Amino acid sequence: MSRRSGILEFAVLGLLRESPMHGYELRKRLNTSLGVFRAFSYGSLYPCLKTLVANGWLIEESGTASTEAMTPLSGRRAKIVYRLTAEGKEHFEELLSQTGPDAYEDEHFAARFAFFGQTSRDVRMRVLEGRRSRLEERLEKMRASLARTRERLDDYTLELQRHGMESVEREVRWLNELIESERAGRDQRSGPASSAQQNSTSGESDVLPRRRGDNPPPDTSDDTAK
Amino acid sequence: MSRRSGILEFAVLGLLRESPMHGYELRKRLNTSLGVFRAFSYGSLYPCLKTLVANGWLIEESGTASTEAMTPLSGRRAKIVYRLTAEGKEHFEELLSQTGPDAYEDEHFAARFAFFGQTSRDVRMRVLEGRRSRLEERLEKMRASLARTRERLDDYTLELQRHGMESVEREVRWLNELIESERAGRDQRSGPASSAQQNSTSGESDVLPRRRGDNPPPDTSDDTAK
DNA sequence: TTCGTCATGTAATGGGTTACATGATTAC
DNA sequence: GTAATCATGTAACCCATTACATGACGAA
Repeated sequence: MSRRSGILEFAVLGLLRESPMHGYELRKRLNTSLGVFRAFSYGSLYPCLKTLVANGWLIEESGTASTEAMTPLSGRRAKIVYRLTAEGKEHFEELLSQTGPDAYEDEHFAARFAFFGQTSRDVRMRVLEGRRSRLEERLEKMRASLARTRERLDDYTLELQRHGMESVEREVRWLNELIESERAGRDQRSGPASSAQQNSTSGESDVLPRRRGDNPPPDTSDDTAK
Repeated sequence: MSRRSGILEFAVLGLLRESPMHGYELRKRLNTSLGVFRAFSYGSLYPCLKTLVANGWLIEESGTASTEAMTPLSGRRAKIVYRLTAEGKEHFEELLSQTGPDAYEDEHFAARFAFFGQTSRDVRMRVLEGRRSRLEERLEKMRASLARTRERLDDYTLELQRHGMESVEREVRWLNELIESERAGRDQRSGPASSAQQNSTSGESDVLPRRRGDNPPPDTSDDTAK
């Protein structure tokens, strides 16, 4: 039981929607496509796959030819290919279009964003705007807290604080551009928001809640390319 | 056992170094001073305090007047004031000046940075430079991975990737300014690096690994001010 | 034949959160 | 007298990682 994470589950469904895969490959894709902000290990992936299967969202397909008797208790480790079921697809799309409060939090948002191509512009707009107002809330709290404590903090703490707020502000600007872009075009990229992109640095900022603990991608690099 | 986190332990020692505090107040300070990138709940704080006491780094002092008999098994919940011991101080300074590989990771770095005022410039320089090269490593990996996968990724995933890299680049620029600043002056702030600070946005970027899960500061706001 | 990497899994552990339980003190 | 907030703690859970165990397959 349990082994579900929300993010991981979501990303697995999203990746399998594109094409069936081994757990092994899945993990690599997870750590490149989404690896900007999040990494996963087998210790969480495999158990997660099991529960997804149990829920009927995935089915396991043997990767070995059917002629192989595959005596389950002797050696013969299976190569399992996971494929999204119709229910899984449905579930994923439901998750993707959900715009509850969670959808605007750091990692949830980033994961959703990575699969934006699979939703409608309406949903995209709602998520982007939700994220933006979430960040604005955050900013207000930070500002208030800073105002209250400013004189008691030393220079470095203050600098950290300032820098943190600035990062949030940049993300807000980034969101503004994306929103404008959505408003104007079909896909993002190309439309307006091209305004201040190249000249100095005013254009974009950070999404990425970055990875959890610390580690660099535990990845051994390489992704699918043989 | 276990209930030690590294970050939490470190921050607790650092805050108590300034002045003795209740656990309650400690948590608030934790979530304002360091709250930009990290929040903690009582469920982790109190057990952590216990182990710090067990290690001899803190001592508990009764906050109630000594006349109170304080029968330990009847009601009479203690108000415990934690004070850093000499060993605790020593330990904290040792941790602070440690420049092992961990020191350059997101949250470790941010926590260290928040207490930079308590170290020598030498240590600060080493940590800042270590952090920078850590990020440059990261960038290189991201670039390589992006080059390998670019054409297989859709626009949104790509944008996420791009945006992520940009955030890291910005932090590198920020570090550069801090390093220059250290090189030139006593404290940071004031020295050079004033170059591109106000005019557009070129100056700074993001440190903050931001908070773990998602939640806004679970804080009920307010920090010490009554 | 040995090394790397493909491939799947489990057990122990880590480091946190939430919800709960309890009660004192202050402000209205 | 009652609500908020101060104050301390524990138990149950969550979601991940690490280390381990196992083994196939290809290339040097």
